[in-house]
Amino acid sequence: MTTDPPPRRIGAEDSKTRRQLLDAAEHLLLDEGYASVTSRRVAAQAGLKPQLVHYYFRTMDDLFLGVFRRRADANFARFDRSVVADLSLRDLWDLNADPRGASFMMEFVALANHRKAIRAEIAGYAERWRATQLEALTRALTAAGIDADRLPPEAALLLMTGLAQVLAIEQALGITGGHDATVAFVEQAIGRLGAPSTSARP
Amino acid sequence: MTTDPPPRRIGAEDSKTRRQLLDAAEHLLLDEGYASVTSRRVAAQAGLKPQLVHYYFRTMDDLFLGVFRRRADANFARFDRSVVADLSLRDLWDLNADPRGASFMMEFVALANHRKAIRAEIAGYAERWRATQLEALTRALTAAGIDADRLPPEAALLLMTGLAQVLAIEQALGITGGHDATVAFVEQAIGRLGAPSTSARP
DNA sequence: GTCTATACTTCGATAGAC
DNA sequence: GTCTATCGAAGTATAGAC
Repeated sequence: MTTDPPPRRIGAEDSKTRRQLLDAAEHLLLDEGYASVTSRRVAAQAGLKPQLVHYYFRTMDDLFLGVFRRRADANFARFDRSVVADLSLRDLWDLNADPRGASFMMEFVALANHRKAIRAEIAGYAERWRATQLEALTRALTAAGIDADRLPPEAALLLMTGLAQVLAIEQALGITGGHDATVAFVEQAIGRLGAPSTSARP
Repeated sequence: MTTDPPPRRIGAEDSKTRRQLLDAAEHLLLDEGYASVTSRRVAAQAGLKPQLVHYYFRTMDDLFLGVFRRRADANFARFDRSVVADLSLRDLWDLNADPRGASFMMEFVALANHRKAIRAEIAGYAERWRATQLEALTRALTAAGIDADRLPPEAALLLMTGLAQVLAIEQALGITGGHDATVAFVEQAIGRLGAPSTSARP
């Protein structure tokens, strides 16, 4: 039960080449979709030989996981720096509204559809991310005087996440009808909630 | 400039075998992602020989387009039957809340990321679908006494679409935290708007 | 309408030299 | 740490017999 991976040489975690491969893979993923992330194409993008991919990553799954974890860690780091510090509702929205982030996540969700190891990783991350955001959002809504009965934080978070995602997807497809009006609507709503000085009108 | 497709025999549009192949491809797509939709796997799923795929569909792109168009047509047909008839806000939500539909669309958007012909088809469909829904939703909101300044129909539609999508995605990942509360919130909001008898309180 | 046979391409992964 | 060389598997697509 402990003989699954026939041992093989593997590259160092902090190698510069390894980082280049991760960069190339991430670029390809966002630009042409996960199906284009092959060892040969990643190497070509990085200006390296295909075999180096397998030297630094035992399998392609490992490469995908490497790309995902790097970005997930960066995301949490960014969150820790901004939102937790001052509880800004707008920071929370900006964090979600980044179209690159939404595209990135979408690509991995599609990948997770048929790769067990990746699905587990993504599900775990998604739950931690959800919980982290929910905590911050709950505090922000409470501070703004929004009753949880009127707008449950869970609903607000899912609405925000979904909206950011659909905007990113449509933008990638070249569809932008109604986007400006919607973003303006959200910004306005945030502005209203962020400054609840005007007699707390819900 | 008119010699691109070297002519080859192609199967009839109304063939039963063709329909079986479409069914198999759609099933695979939803179940394991677009990367699993290969001529061999589709044929195996349908209990047929791989070469039949190429007899009915000149390329794999043609197969994908066949799957997409069949579903898109069915979607419009369903819309014509229900929503336009009685303008029900709930029907509109139900139409979007079907997780199968959202997963289907997501898979194709990911596909569109690196297949030009498919991207064009999807973008065209998405725009028609958006316009159709927007028209119905605008009427429904007006009828419910919701001012467009307070909640722009475009924003409402994008919020609804995004929410349905994120719910479907998370469900596929096995994440369901906050889903029930959010759906209840939406259903309640629809109920409130659907019956604006209570002195039109926005 | 369906089959066999086959050409060609790309991919993942590994062994072993330098 | 990077290279050459290579295997085997899987994919798309076509030709031609039945």
